[in-house]
Amino acid sequence: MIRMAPIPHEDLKNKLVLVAVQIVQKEGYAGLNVRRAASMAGCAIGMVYKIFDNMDDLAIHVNADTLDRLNDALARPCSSDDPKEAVQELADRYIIFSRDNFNLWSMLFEHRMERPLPDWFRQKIAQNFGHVEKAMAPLIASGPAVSADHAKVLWASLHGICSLSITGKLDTVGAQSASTLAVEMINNYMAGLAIRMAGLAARTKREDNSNI
Amino acid sequence: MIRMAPIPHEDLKNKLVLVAVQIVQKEGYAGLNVRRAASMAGCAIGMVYKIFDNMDDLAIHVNADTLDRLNDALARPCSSDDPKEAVQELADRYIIFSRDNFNLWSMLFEHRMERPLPDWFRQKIAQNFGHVEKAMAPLIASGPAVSADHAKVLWASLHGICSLSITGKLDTVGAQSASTLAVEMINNYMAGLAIRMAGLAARTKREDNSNI
DNA sequence: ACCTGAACACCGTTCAAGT
DNA sequence: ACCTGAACACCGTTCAAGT
Repeated sequence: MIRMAPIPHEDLKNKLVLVAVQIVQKEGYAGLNVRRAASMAGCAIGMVYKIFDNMDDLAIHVNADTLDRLNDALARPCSSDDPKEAVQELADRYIIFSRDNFNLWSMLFEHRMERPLPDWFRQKIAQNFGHVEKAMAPLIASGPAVSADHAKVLWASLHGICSLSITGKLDTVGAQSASTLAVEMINNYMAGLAIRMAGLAARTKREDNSNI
Repeated sequence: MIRMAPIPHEDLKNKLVLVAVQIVQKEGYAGLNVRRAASMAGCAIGMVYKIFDNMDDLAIHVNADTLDRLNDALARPCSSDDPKEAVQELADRYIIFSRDNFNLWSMLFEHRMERPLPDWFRQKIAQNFGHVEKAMAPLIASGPAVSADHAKVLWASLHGICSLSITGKLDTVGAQSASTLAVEMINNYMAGLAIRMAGLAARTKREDNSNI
C-alpha cells in the first residue's frame, strides 16, 4: 500500500523523451515536432505542454539523455593509468560516440538553449568533464582545481576538432581524420604541459628567454 | 557604353544578404525569415526564391559574409613574427570577433548545412585557416602540408573552446575565460610541438621510453 | 516575360469545450 | 479536475493570376 503506482505523468514524460530521442536519432533535430512526438507517445498535443514548458524544454531532456549515455561510455575504466594514454582513450570513445550518435550529438550544439542552462543540466556536463579530470589528475601537481582547467581545455578542443571535422568544415575528408587530429592535439598538449609542469617544479631555474 | 548598369537581380541579392545579416546580428538566426527579409529589402516573397534556392541558400550567403569579415580581421599583419605570439594574436582576434559578432558567429555552427558545402564556401573557410598556417610556417620544418594540419588542430581547438565557453557549456563564468583557456591551449600545444619537432630533427637520438 | 502575393501545408502554442 | 484537439498566429514554399 505504501507505494502508489508510478505517477502516470512520470511515465508519459519518460515515453515522450524516449520517442523524441528516437526521432532525433533517425532524422535529426529538424525532424522533431510536437505533433509527431505526441502521436508516437499516444497522447494529445496539449498533454506535452502539461509536462514540458515548451519544445525547448523537451529538447533539453533529449540532450540530457544524450549526456547520460555519453557519460556511460566515458565511465568505463581506462585500460591504462598513464594520463596521456587514458585521455587518448577517453577522446577515442568521445569520437566514436559522436559518430555513432551523430544526430543526437549534433543536437547538443545545434540547439541554442534559452537563458541560463538549468543547474541539473550543467551538472551532467560537469559529470562528463569529471572523467577527463580524473584521468589527468596524476599529471597535475597543483591540485584538482588546476586539473579541471586542463580538462576543460582538452575537452573543449576535442569538441572543436570533432565538430568541425564531422560537419565538413575542416578540409579533411574521410571519417577518421577527427581521430588523427585529436591524437596530434593531445600529444602536443600533454607534452607541452609536462614540460611546463617540470619547469614549474624546478622553480627558479633561470628566466625563460628562449622562444618556446 | 561597354559596361551595362548592374543587373538589378545582383543589387537585390546584395540587399537581401545585407538585411539578412542585420536581422541575424540583432536577433539571431531564429529571427530570420523570408517575409521579414523580403519586406526589409522591399521586394515580394517570391522574388527571394527567384534569387536564392531557399532559406538555406540565403543563410549560406549570410555565413559567407561573416567569414569574409572574420577574414578581414585575421588578414591584418601580426605585430610579431614569432609563431607562438602570432598565433596567440590571431586567436585573440578570433575570440574578439566571436564576442562582437556573437549571433552571426553562432550561426556559422548552429546552421546545419545541406549536403556537401559548396566549393566557393569551403574556399572561404580555407582562406581563414590560411592565416594560421602562415603564422605557423616558420615553426614547421616539414613543409606547408604539415603546417596546414597543425593549423587545423589549433584552429578547431580554438573554436571548441570559444564555442563551449561562450554558450556557457564549460563551467567557466565571466567573459574572458575563453581567452584564458585559449592561451593555455596554445602555450602547451606550441611547446609540445617545438619539443617534438626538435626530437624529429635530431633523428634517432634514442628510443623515447619516458612517459611524455 | 516577369513579378506578385494569396494559398497551401506545415509548425508551436493555447484554451474553450468536452468528459 | 483533467484531457482533448480545433483554432490561432505564425512559418517556408509555390504558382495561378496579374502586369
